[in-house]
Amino acid sequence: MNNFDLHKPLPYYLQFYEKIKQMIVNGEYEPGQRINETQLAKAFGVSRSPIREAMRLLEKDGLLVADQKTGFIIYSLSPEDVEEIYQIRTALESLAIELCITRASDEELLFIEQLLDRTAEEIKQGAEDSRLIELNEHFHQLILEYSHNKHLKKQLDSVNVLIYFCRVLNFKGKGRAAEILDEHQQVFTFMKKRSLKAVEHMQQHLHHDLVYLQKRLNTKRD
Amino acid sequence: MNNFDLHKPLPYYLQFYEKIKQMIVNGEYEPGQRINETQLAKAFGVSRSPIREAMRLLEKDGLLVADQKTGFIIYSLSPEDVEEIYQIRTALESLAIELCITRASDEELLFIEQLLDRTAEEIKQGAEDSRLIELNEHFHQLILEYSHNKHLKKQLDSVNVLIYFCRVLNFKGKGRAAEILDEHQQVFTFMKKRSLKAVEHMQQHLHHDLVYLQKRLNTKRD
DNA sequence: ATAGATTTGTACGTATGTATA
DNA sequence: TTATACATACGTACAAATCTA
Repeated sequence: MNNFDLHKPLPYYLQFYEKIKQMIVNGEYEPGQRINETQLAKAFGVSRSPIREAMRLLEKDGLLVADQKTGFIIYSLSPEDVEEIYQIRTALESLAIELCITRASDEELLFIEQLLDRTAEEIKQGAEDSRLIELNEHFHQLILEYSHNKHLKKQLDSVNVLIYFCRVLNFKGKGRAAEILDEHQQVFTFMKKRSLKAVEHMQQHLHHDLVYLQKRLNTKRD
Repeated sequence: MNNFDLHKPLPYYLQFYEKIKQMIVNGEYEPGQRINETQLAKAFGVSRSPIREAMRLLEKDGLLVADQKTGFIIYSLSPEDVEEIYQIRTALESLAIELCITRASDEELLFIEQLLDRTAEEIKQGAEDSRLIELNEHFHQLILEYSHNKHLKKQLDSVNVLIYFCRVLNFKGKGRAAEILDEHQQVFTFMKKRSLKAVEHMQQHLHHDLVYLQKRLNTKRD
């Protein structure tokens, strides 16, 4: 007996849930576009059953929105939505960092510091946009993880799905990757001292994100 | 042509989603108990398809939890979960009330005041537990609605589902219905003045809820 | 407005994997 | 452990609703 094949493959409905989610956040569908389960099932070479179940989950995420009659359309992010979502994100990330400050072990804080160092290094070496998105994302994820509140993680993840569209904008072209790293480092300075000032700095950081996003959303519209 | 029958009935999968959700939060299943789609389908006299889709939604809500192998069990609320969830709830309700203070119209505030008056009246007349739960819930819902952030409403609703179990405990037996009304009235005093002190009072109110719940959860365990 | 073509909602059948004796 | 029963994942079929010509 060998050690391979240790876990069974995920069921189709979960695989397609992830797959379609990626397609949506990566902009492979036009926002507002209608989505067709029959067509998707054919495209993936499976029956409609697992596709339907995946679509139910995507609707819960808010990535699919019920059409007037029946069926779904792709979520379309309005400027008001961005603002609303950032208000929520700020509230939850504030909680996360507050909990993290009191609960994270010294070792966990060290992991965060190492991540920031690595990010600085990779920026210097001209890493790709997608890689920077990943590293930036990871900073927030670590804080979340070290807040040791599983439910908070779940909630924030579900908010973050909707702003992933935005996350991409934040890095496209010149982006503000260097600025973001700088802000993350500032936040961490206070985390290291376990000072609540980290919360304020995180809030400012997220506010900068929001302002930047709104600017880009407006220019895109022209 | 008449005005009746204006909306078509919901599809089964949505009807059963609501139905099963109610059954779970009302304690008709034992937490941790395994749930069987074949059995449910038979009990409701439908095929497994709509039941399956309903169950996916319930899993997203967190009311059903994936079993090790396959299938679902009913979510079981641990004391740690209660604390985690209340932390999130407090963060989101704080945001809600902060937004409400700046955005709600005078008329909207009046609606809240009327709700509190009505609640006081019904308590005096010895209303039922279920009715008091409803009125209490409605206070929080109005604040949420008048915060004018649709996404926040969605998020908080999804948190609240998990603590609805608790909500019931809050009123069973003697409960603290009168105390809750009192705290709501205090919160509202500051809302009326559009003072941020309302936020603090809401936080205290939720903390009292939490402490009370934990006490009841512990005594129940004996 | 009607007829035909899509598309969704639901029933049902089958295969595979899991529990149970 | 093996064999049986059972539950779930997925496919297929059909009916009802919706769209389109």
